[in-house]
Order: sequence, then C-alpha cells, then structure tokens
Amino acid sequence: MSAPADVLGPSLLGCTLVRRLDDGTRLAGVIVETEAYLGAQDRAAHSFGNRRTDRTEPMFGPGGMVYVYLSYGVHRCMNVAASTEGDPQAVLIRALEPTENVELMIRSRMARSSARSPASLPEHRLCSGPGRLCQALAIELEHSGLMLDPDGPLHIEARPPGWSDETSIVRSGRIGLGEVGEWKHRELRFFLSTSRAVSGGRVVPADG
DNA sequence: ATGACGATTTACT
DNA sequence: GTAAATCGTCATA
Repeated sequence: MSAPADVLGPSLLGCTLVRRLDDGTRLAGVIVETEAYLGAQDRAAHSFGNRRTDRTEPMFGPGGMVYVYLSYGVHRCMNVAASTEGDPQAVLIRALEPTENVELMIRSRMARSSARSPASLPEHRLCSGPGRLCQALAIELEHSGLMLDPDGPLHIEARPPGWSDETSIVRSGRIGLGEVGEWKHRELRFFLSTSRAVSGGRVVPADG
C-alpha cells in the first residue's frame, strides 16, 4: 500500500475488496477497475497543491487508509491512500466483479438507489462504477479515515495464488474529469480487458 | 451565512 | 444522447 498510486492502481486489479458488516457478514468482489490520483502535482486530485482539509485528510494518511467522499451530492466513492504519510496520493476503486453474498448486495443497491427491481441490476452492473460499488457494499462517509483491516469494516485480500490476468491489464485516460489540462489524458485508469464489469467507456488507447 | 461546484447514476427521448 | 437529482465541501464574507 505504500507504493505510489500509479503502481498501486494496477496492482490492486485481481484483489478482492471485502466489506465486513457489523454482524460479520462479508460482501465482496474482485477489483477490476481503478484510477490513480497522484497528489500535490495532479490537477485532477482533490489533494492538488497539497490542499489539506477535513475531507481530504485521509489522502495524506499512510498507504492503506480509506478515503470516501460524496460525489455530485448523491454518490459515495471509495479510495485507498497510496504512498506514505504526508504524500496525498490515492487509488479510486471504480469497479468490482461481485463474488460474495451477491443477493445481499442487490438489496443494498436497491435500498440506496432508485432502482426498482433486481432485474435492472444484473451481476455485471451491480458494482460497475465507483458510486455503484459503494451502494452495493454499503460503504459510507463514516468509513473515511479508517485503515484497511481484516477485522474492520473494510479490507483488501491479495490476488489468489496462480492469478494470471496480468496480461489483460489495460490503461486509459481517467473518467469524468473537468478541465485539468494534460492530466486529463494521462493514462492513469487501469482495468481488466477480460472483465464485463468495468464502468462506462471501455476506452482503450489507439489501435484497439 | 451563502453560493458554486462536482473523481456519478439514472431515467427518459 | 441529454438532463435532472442532490448535498457535503470549500472559499469568500
């Protein structure tokens, strides 16, 4: 977790994000899409220019600290702080392939969105976006500032032994940014080309 | 105290 | 493809 964000981002693909509910129930999915935010120099990062506030404080924490923020007044997005304490880099988790307690995740999504029927939430769309996965795993603002911890509400498990999807990792420009100059086009989004659960535009750099 | 602004999702045309 | 929803955060006063 102390790797820089552009290294941590792709290395989280294939790992499993686990949400442990108060009663011990596990909601989980394999990470298939991430984005790196490089900190003080990155015009697209909340921590650009070392902007340090109550909200962005977790980005300044040690690698493995969770940063959750509210997007568009509607959605939560979860990040994991990268690098070391004081260097505000982070990796945004953008999509998962649901694996554990999927029925419960569907119910969690319905309770937190205007979705009316499970039919509108097929497995490959359940967690295919940063806001969606937070709905499915019941990730809230109150989780911001926690450390990833196997005994806590959130943690990340290593790739299974023999994981061999390294070759299907693809990169592209980040999604949904405003006017941030060159930073808009730097390839800091990482996803598995083999996954159907990645969000929105499956934009691959020229030739594909 | 107030006003502007989103690292998005959904429904509808 | 377009548009609306919706509120915490941040800057300014």
